[in-house]
Amino acid sequence: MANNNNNKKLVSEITSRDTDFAKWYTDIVKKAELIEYSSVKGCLVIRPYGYAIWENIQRLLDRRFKDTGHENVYMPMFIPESLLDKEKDHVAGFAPEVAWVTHGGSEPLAERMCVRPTSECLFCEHYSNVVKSYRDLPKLYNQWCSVVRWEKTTRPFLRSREFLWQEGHTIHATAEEAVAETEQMLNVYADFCAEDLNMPVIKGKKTESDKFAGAVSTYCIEALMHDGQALQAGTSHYFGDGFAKAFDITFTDKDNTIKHPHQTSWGVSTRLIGGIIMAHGDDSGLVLPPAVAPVQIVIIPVAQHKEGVLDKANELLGRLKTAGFRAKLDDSDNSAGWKFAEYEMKGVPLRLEIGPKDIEANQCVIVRRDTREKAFVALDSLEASTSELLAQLARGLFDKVAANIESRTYTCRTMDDISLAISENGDGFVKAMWCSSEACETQVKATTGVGSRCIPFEQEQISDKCVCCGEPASIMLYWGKAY
RNA sequence: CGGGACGUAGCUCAGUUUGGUAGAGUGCCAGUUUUGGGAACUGGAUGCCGCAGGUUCGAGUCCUGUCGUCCCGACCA
Repeated sequence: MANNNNNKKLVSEITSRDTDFAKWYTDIVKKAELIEYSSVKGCLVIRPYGYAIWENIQRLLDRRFKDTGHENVYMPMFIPESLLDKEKDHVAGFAPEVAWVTHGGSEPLAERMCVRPTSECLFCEHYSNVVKSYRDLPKLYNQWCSVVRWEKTTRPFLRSREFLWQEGHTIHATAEEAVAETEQMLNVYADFCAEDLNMPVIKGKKTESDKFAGAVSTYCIEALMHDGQALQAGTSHYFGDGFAKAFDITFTDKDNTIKHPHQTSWGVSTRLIGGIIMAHGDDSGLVLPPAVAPVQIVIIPVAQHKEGVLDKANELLGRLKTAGFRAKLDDSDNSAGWKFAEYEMKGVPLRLEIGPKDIEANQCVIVRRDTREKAFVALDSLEASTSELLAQLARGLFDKVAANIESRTYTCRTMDDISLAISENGDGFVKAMWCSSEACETQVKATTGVGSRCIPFEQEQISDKCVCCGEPASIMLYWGKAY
């Protein structure tokens, strides 16, 4: 049932993944028509095929947000300087990378405004107006928008100056409730990555030095790319009542005392698309998880000029669409081979070939993008087979990423262990004990090149000494190079 | 923000050393033959040589500036 033969590179325009991973990445985003550069550094045109992936991400995440009780809102894109200045840690963290608006038309503004780098200030201002009583709590809001951060070095999807994201902002009567929200949303992200992006992630907490500006604690999900570098795929922050105090948000509780509420925020961005590319892609191009692929199955008619082939192809297209698949028929006059390569480049999970011989046999050929396995599928069971193959492919992608994490996670007890593991096996996650001092965090990065990624929720007692200073340590940290 | 490379047709690039009519491959368009892994032939169209100054009789080529892209570091979703 399955044959195949080649893993050879069929698309000569793409740099080989193992030759130059960075170049491979930028080739993919261009050749698969995800983006085009614009004339402003770090601001990209997201093309229809790239945007369709984002729309699928939005749709699936938005469903999960609604299912956990959240509502969508929209905040202004400008923040007056005085508003940004209210929470001192927050402004200190973001001030170096905000873009400022100083004029309206030709008139200088009385107060300059920044283009939002994130919207905590705006949500806080709003909450201070609408939260009065415990009866007004909680508020579980989310916003889909773009934000601007004036990054120095930019890369498509991974780090751009304007990027699309969602930011959830919630406000609660108690700390316990806010902490539970922070953890819940981290789990929503991790589940989404695993189930819909087929990309397992590590859940954990950022170190003090690495947490969000203004947060009490920052949780994160860390994904591992094919080349062994980590990607922060999402964050969820617990703010305590720090913002509430800075922005004077208060409510009267059941006991008739005035209190400060507790807040959270959480976000994922179009960076996830970069994660999909680097976690699943190969030398022939993108490999898209079925849940977010704009086209899940492409029909390639073979010998389409022959009587009955296009009619049959259209019939199959109709059946697949009716069954709820995102299907496409390419009846252009490009050669079949050209189409094979084109849709592999674009990462379409399944390719259905239908030609005169197949019609004769009342079957078609379905080829998986990830393994290139060919299956001869009886037309009578097309829908069921397609469904099963998509599920198998999704599992296959997940298992492959999980195996990559497994083989690239190194347990280390000394600094030499770390350097050795990386030089022998390549980049990856390093698991090592840490004494909680920022000095050691800095030292490890300076000597070995791996920075702290997160304190994973799943702890292991590798040893009782800090990998760096040798002092007693009870925390195991994940370290790695990051995008 | 430091170090390096680069910007010429839709794409990949040659031409820059030594200034002198703008090039190739591929793609695109038309037609014919093809069609189970990026087809063949014939004909055709396509350029503010990134942008702005300067030097020169003359600039893709030399000089200055600027914008953008990539790589390596430092900082960040």
